[in-house]
Amino acid sequence: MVKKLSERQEHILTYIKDFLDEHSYPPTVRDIQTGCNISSTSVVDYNLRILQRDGYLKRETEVSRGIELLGSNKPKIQDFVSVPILSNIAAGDPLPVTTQDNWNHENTETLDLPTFLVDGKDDVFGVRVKGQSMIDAFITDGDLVLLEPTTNAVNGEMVAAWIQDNQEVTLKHFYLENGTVRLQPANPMMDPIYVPADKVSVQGRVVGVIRSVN
Amino acid sequence: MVKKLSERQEHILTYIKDFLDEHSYPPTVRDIQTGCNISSTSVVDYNLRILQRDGYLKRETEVSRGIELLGSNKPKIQDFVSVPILSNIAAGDPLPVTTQDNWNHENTETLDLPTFLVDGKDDVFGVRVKGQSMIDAFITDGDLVLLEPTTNAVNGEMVAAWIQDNQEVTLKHFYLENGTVRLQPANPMMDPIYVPADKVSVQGRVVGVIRSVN
DNA sequence: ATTTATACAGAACATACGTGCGCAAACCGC
DNA sequence: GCGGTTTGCGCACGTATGTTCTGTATAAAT
Repeated sequence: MVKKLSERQEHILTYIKDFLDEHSYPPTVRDIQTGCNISSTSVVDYNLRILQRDGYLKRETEVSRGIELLGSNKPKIQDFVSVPILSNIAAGDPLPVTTQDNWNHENTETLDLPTFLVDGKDDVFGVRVKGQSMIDAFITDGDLVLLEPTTNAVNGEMVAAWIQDNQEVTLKHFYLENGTVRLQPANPMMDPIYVPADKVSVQGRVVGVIRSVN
Repeated sequence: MVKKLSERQEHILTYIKDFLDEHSYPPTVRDIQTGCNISSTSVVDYNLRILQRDGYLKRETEVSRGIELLGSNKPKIQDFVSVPILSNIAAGDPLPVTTQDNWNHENTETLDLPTFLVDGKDDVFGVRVKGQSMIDAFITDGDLVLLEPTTNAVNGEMVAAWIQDNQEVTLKHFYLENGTVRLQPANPMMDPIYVPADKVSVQGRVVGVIRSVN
């Protein structure tokens, strides 16, 4: 039972949406009336009832501006997390240490992400993968890698590790085996890297990857 | 000049915030009155004026519910896009065709994603990668793959392709070469699959990948 | 031809809701 | 104490705003 909306109903719907973008409260019946060139409030009410019946919005009776958009029209007022994005990381540099305290809210580029990507982690930040050195089997050029700052990785976790001798950051699975760190590519075809523990520093734990094609 | 808010003003502010979380419209003066155990509407008005003067909110005079929170209290209204998530895809089934029209707003699981992942694409939907058949070099078990429905892929694009003879959906780069489709794994170690064009149907173009570790 | 459903118009009604006024209690420096 | 400001109270007024009733027009259904 997919009802097609009349032109007027579409108009009303987009009007409400636009109104909510400009103000922070819903429009009144009369706002909609003048905004959509409707000659009577009862017509607005009539169409609002239809929109409500078909699940496009919800109305609170007897309440002024008691309109709530539903479904795809619903404005998402929701918990998401702004994470700083470190860009322009030179290929051979360690990641600059970034925490809540020292990242500049004004100058740093940020991205708002759904909470589920960050849940339970602290100070998550993003790094845009550039060039080949950071690429692993399931991470490729252009990916946005989400990292949780840490210096102590648990064996098996994928981490961003700064390898002093190579002067580079790499993304690998981390294993500390009596004094030596084994950095294991996820790609089984690639050989692991062995580094003395004091020549490698863990900079973050990979908590997510986001790739946008095009 | 940081004015310290009175206990009552704090209470009002948090009440408005909570109210906005539950409803999709701001509270009235009287809502605040009862919600904060205040005995008179004028007291609410008095404190609202102070909160407005100190920049915590904005009021539209003569407008019911004309309250807008500002600053850190401001609810971030972000344009997120709800995409339906197809779960429980049996390993050997084609993806069910899902469009704006036929996906059930009530029953389908959705995920709210930042717009940049979906910009310019239509009817994007997500598929949770399960098992091995869909895995490619840069996509692994558990990833959420974002697809734009299409049946006509451009050479080189990564697509979800239904291979009739194998009865499975696979994610590969698509190349149509005089009557034969070459499905090329991103992993150069893996061999391409050649399929007659009439035995393969493109179901969607990969527009993004999201991986959440843990 | 009659009925039924949809869509709109105009106006009146009822209440939801912001605002203003007078006054009291509490607080504050002197 | 005393004046002043801040904060709170109760109430009433008036507008803002949802609701409803009556009526019309059109098209499809019977």
